Amino acid sequence: MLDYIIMGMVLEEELTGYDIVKEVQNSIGNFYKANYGRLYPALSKLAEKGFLTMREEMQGKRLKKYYQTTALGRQTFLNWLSAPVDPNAGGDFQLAQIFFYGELPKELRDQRLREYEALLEKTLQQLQQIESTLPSENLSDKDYFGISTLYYGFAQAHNTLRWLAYIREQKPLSQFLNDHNEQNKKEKRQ
Amino acid sequence: MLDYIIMGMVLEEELTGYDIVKEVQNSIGNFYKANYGRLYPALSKLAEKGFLTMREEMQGKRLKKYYQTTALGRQTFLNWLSAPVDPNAGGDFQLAQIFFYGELPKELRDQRLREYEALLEKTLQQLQQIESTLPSENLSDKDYFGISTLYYGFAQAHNTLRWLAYIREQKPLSQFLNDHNEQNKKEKRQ
DNA sequence: TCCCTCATGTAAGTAGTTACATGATTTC
DNA sequence: GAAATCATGTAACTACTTACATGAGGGA
Repeated sequence: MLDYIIMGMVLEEELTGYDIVKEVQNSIGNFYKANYGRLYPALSKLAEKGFLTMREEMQGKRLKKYYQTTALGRQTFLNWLSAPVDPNAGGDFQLAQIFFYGELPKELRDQRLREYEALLEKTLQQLQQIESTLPSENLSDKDYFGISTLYYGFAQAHNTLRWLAYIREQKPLSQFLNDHNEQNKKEKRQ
Repeated sequence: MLDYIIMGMVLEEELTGYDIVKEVQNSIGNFYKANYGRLYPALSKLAEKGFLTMREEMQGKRLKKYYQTTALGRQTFLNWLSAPVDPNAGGDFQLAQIFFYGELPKELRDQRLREYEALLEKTLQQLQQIESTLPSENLSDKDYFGISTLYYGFAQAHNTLRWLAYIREQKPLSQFLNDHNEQNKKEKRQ
């Protein structure tokens, strides 16, 4: 996945390996960690294979290597980005793709987002099924914490679904965190 | 981490490798995937090192190997479980520990949960700082989806915090998903 | 009879971390 | 002058996935 993240990061902008690690940290750092030990070898290989260009620049006595995606790299990246949602891949995988979804045509993007929503709905159903077989009252400490992580999964999946529907409609992000309450107010009025 | 998850799963109950994979799938499958390729070698090594006992049983013509944690394994597991929250570890790591938190004395468990809460509060602050440097209105498609994942991180961290406070007080799990609305009703009343 | 689940494992490959090694530039 | 950050990389290790290989038991 790192290869695609790199290509995505330097699609338009020339960056050094060091810059890329910072960028990744500040953007998708919540669910993906880049480290130098893997990044630098990956950059060399991508440049060698023709997916990236490399330009060396001396700044004082310090050598900097700027990388940028080639046409071939761009095509490879877009193929990856266009791929249908993988049910077996973890959520981080989808999230990393969505970060770059601005590069996809709206119709395809919407389709993929809806597919991901459908997948999460299915996950919720499976969780519901597991939950229905489990006790949820008068639990021992051991059972309580064991089962608690199931509810965590529930809540996170719900939250992700809310987020997906929200960004699919490209509603204003600045209001996303408040919108929870708004929804409940509406429900109360009914 | 797999080693500890295995030891935690067979603390009291004898299970086969196959059973363990199923158990893991049904309990922490949301954030941790076990596969046979890694599980079976791990089981052999843990038994070899004295952390697990192994009992072979023929069922018809089928050989089953039942594993269970030894006193040594239990101690090793509890040391891992008692360790302070690691700021560098991903959320999955903490979640896998919390699954077993019933095995910890309440005081230590509460302390660790509070530490994790503090860590997430810090994460939220960092996200807020990044967010404050970013535009959030009139975004291009590219910027919109890039920034959207930041808001995702926000929402998930909030959600995790709510969950942590909830389970720390051992409130009834069956009400966790509804409690959102309850909170907002209280806020409205004020 | 055929397919699905149960059941154990190996081999090859991919991904990712941690520690090490080096040195320049900037900021306090 | 010291500490933090910038900047590039290698080596060893750990973790994880995927594909392969084998075969029993149970249900349609």
